[in-house]
Amino acid sequence: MEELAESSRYQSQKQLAIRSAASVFAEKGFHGASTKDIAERMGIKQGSLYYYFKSKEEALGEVCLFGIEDYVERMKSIASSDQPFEAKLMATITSHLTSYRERNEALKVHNDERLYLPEDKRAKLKELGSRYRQQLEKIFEEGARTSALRGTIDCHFAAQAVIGMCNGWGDIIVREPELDLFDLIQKCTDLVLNGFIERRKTRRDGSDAVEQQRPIKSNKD
Amino acid sequence: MEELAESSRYQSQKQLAIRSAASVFAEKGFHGASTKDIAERMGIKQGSLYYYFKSKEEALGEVCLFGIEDYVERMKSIASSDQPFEAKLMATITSHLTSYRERNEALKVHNDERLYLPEDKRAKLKELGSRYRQQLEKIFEEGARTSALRGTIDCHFAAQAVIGMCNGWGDIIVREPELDLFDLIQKCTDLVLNGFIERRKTRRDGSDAVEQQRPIKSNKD
DNA sequence: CCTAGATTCTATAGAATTATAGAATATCTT
DNA sequence: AAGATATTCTATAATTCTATAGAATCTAGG
Repeated sequence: MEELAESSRYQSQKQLAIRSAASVFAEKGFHGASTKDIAERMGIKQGSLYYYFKSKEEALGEVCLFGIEDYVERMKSIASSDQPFEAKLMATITSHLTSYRERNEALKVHNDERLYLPEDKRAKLKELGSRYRQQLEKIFEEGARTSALRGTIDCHFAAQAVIGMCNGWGDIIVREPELDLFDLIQKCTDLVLNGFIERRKTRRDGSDAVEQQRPIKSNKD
Repeated sequence: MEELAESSRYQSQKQLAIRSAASVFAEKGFHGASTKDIAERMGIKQGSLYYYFKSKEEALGEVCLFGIEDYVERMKSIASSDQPFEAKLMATITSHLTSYRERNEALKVHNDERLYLPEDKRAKLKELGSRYRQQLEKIFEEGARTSALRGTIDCHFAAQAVIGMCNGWGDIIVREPELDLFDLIQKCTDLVLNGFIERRKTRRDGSDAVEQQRPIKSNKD
């Protein structure tokens, strides 16, 4: 018998339960997914799922939390690093976009389904999301002071726009697994920094590492 | 008796049914919404809804179509107008963002719920969506030839990025009805054209109509 | 091996939902 | 105002789904 529920079978099964729920919620949506679907994906029977979650709603809550917490964590370390603005921006975009590919369908579930949670369960998520955005805003503020960013920039707008663009690409990334993430990251960063209009000259430091544009392959809609 | 189902009560009730379904689907999602919810919102009883829709799924199909067709229509007229590139881009963003406020929750439903339709019902929507993106790509291509756009631009990327950014703001617009759309449109256009990095000088024509940045008010997350 | 606790299973109550059929009512033309 | 057609209602069959209870099985320690 385990003294504490430290690292028993329970822990690994719980992880599996969360991942299975994430996968099913991502595919069918919260209301479209049944507890039977989730249980089947993890290889147990429907009723047994309630050993790990008090309710289907609680499962959604845990999936959303799992989806966003790691994401916020990474953002914190980017924001507090001492890279220059351009690098922080690219690191943010990289982190955001790779989250969609690598780790978890849970981030997608957080984005699409969290509003089906009751207010009180959503509070924690809201705070984490705000914290993420605020960190990104600070990066922009710092960039406006110390870097070549326009001084007049609206940092709230900037952060929200970057997040929105990344989430938009996130949907596409999930649907098109062959998409070249590295190329996409370059282009997104370039767009946010320089826009699509031709610059007169290259900038102060000769580094135009973030300059090229070549077509992304794309077959699907 | 009506010879043709031209403009009887049926037509207006059908419109109401579609709008009610759009509203409920937008709020609760396709699977979270019941036919009872929809019927109640339009002021009839659950069973009566089937006079207008063969099934709940058909209702979703019609909502999605309603949501996107007008949107594509507007894009076509923008693309074929003879404005310069900058104006076309701004018109596109204006059309996209105002769609979220004005006309219909149906566009949101199209974005979020269309994948719950079976393949065959989704085909038409897919085609309309592709057409929209292609029109936008053409605008960028033309801009790259005739305007100050970079010649190396990846137009597919550009179109997808603009659409993604607008959809991201769309979610926020729906949640925050007090948000200043005009200001937002200016800033989005400006971002896509110029990016956030300071330009050396203003561009060829002295018009810097698309230049200012002031904070958007925002209270909610 | 035997027992306690942990994990999973079976079975089911109870609620909700979609879609249909046929009755009832409203509306329009003449 | 009558009759025909259009629209809405009531009632319900059939299904599905969540959550719970208690039995069964597995795992470890002694």
